[in-house]
Amino acid sequence: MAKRSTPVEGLGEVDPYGAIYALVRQIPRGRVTSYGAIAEALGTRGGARLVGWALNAVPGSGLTDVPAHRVVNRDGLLSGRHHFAPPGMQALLEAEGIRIEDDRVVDFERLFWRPLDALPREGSF
DNA sequence: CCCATGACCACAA
DNA sequence: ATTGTGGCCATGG
Repeated sequence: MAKRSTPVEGLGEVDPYGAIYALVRQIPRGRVTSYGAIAEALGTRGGARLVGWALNAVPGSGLTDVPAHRVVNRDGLLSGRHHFAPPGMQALLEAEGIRIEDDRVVDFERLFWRPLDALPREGSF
């Protein structure tokens, strides 16, 4: 059972981890994003590491809806490839039409998906 | 409680 | 361009 390992008691109703999962879950197929982008979108610019930790806690939590393989570092490198189970992070990305070369996303900037694009924009300006 | 590590990022030299 | 250090938050020893 989920022992609600959400160490955010001080934040009240806000769940950084949940927010991360929510954002990653919104990542369209064939797109990728970076940890820093998510962290920044959540307001935790320096919390990029938390994103990695949150994703690390994805498996085993039933969060299969979280395509962590679409999350790479700011360099488009598959830093978390070592933490993925078979067939592997690269295979998952390639299955979505993303090309990987030398553990790096090809046209990363072009496939880059901005979390801010999914955030509620009430005025856009 | 203090220290070290981690799927990171940004800045300074 | 490359290397080093600091910052950030959480977890484990």
